This record gives sequence, structure tokens and C-alpha cells, in this order.
Amino acid sequence: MAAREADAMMGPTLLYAVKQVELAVRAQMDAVLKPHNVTTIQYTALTVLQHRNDLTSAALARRSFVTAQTMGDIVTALERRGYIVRNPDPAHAKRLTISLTDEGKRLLADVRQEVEAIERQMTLGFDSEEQEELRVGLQRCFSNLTAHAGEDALREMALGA
Amino acid sequence: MAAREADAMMGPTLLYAVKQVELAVRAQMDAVLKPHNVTTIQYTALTVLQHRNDLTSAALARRSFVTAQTMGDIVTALERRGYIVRNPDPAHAKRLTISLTDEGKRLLADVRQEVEAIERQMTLGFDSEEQEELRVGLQRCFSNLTAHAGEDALREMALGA
DNA sequence: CTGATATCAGGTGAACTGAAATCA
DNA sequence: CTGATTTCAGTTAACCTGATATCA
Repeated sequence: MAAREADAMMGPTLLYAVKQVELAVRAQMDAVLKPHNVTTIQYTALTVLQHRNDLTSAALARRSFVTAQTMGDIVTALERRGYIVRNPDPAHAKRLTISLTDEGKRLLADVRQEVEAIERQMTLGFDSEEQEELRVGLQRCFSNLTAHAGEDALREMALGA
Repeated sequence: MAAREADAMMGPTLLYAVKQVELAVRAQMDAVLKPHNVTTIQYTALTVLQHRNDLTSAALARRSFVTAQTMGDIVTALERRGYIVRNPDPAHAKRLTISLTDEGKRLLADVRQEVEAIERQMTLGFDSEEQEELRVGLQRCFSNLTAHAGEDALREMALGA
């Protein structure tokens, strides 16, 4: 009966597990990033730019499930701190493409070791097969969620844009 | 060479995968919850209260990795909307224990189907073994992250408080 | 004219720090 | 006196909607 009660109450346990892990990760990320005066969201934007340079703010916004205005604020903050620059696209003139400054790259290099340490702690006791299993499972979840869902924004993400 | 470049740049892929899934989940949760005028964080607090009634705001805060002040704001908002009530603990008088109102329970019941639909979509194509594998993997991650990390808050979480 | 981009204005909920009162 | 809980005050980053101007 204790089991039946749990079944009846717990509901979507996988969503809850994802949320719990993400909360714990974010708490540790915040602690790592705070001395560097960047937020987790700003850091995420920087890592995206590390993968794909010369994105526009609007493209970043789509990738992060936020509006163009919100990403505009974040980008402005990063620009003010000197981690990125915006250059007018010669072909478009209204588009501003974003690229990392040397200072931005230096920040990412400085933080990298500490962030990797969080991941190592998270996967303590996992062999490489289990780790890969988890990664694949999460990617399948992501694909499922973005397949029919975001309609607007996700085609470029599927292509790695 | 493309592979080497990716290796050198990608860094902590599992943290990234967790974040991506959580972002996608949160986008869908927001869409489900918006018509009901609750935020995802408020909803999470309500589900915790569904599991364990008569928690204090401070205990909720520890569970959610936020400060007591922050959780105080959220609890006040939930109280204003009529989803919870706070009653003075007869033994303590300064402590206020929180419990769901009928209206709060009704909200959770109303939303439940839609939230479960998100989980079903996320796990499309998973057999029950794969689903369990993923859940176990995430729980191991959570344990690892909270084992040596949160120092302050986590003993009661480990006990399911 | 449409669609995408950027930006300005205004607003809200969420998070923090700091300080203070209450009470076991 | 200490520690935990609550609360008040002030601040910040993040997110939204709505409106506007610019261009391909």
C-alpha cells in the first residue's frame, strides 16, 4: 500500500529526476562562475559561441528558448563585460554577428577545468559505457521534445546551427 | 580533424545534455502552466508539498537550492493565489507549516494529465527498461552531486524530507 | 508587403545580500 | 548566547509583451 500510494502520487518521475539533477548542477555551476562574475546563462551563451562563431543574437535566442529581446539583454551584458563583440554583417547591415573576444576565450579557458570537475563528480562510479548510455538517453529525450514541439525554432538546432 | 576539433572544444558534454533537456522541458512546462497562472518553480514547490505536507518555507528552500528569502517570496505568491495556507506550528509559534488548500490540490489534479503527456513525449520510443535505466542514471548523478557538495542542506533530502 | 532583426519602453517574477525580530 | 525561522528593504539579472525602425 505504501507502494500504491507512491505510484499514485509521484506522477512524472523522469521529469522530476531531470529537474533535480539540473538544480544540483546549476547550484555548483553558480558557485564556480560567481568569482568570475558571469551567470550560468551568460556562460552557456559563451559556450555556444565557442562552438559556432558569428551567430546573431536572434539565432542565439532561438537556440535557448527565449525571446530575441531577452537574449538582447544578455548579449548586451556580455558585450559590456568585454567577452564578446558585435560586428555588422557586410552583406546585411542590420544583422550583427557576435564573436568571442580574447578575453571571452580566456574566461572559458579559465573556467573549463572547474566545470569539468563538476561533470567528473556527477559521474563518479560510472564506467564509460554507462556514461555513454546516459548521454544517448538524454539526447533521445531532447530529440523527442523538440521534434513536434517548438515548431518555430528547432530546425536550425537539429542541424547544429 | 573535425573530430579532434570537436573533442577539444566540446568539454563537458553530459552537463550540456542535461541542460538542453531541462531547457526543453521547462519550455513545455511553461506552456502548460501559463493558462493556470503558475510558474514552473511555483508548481515544483506545490508538488513537493504534495509529497510531504507541513513543511516550513525554510525547509522548502533547502530542498530547492535557494535562500530562505527567495522561497519566502514564492510561498507568499502561492498563498496570495490561494493554493496554500500557512499555519503556526503549535509547538514552535515562530515556525509556519505550509499545507495545500483544496484549490491547490485541484490545480495539481488539473495539470497532472498535461504534465504526464510531456513525459510521454519525452520518452517516445523508450521501452520500460531503457526508461528505468535513464531514471537510475539520473538518480546516481543527483546522489553524486549532493554527496559532498551541498554540505548544509542535503541530509534531510537524502532522508526524503 | 512580408519577414527577420534589432532596439526602446515598461513590467513582472525570481534570485541575491544585508539587516532585524522572534523564539527554542 | 546560538541557531533557525521569518520578514523587510533594496538590488540585480532574466524574462515577458508591445511598439517601432530598418532592411533583404
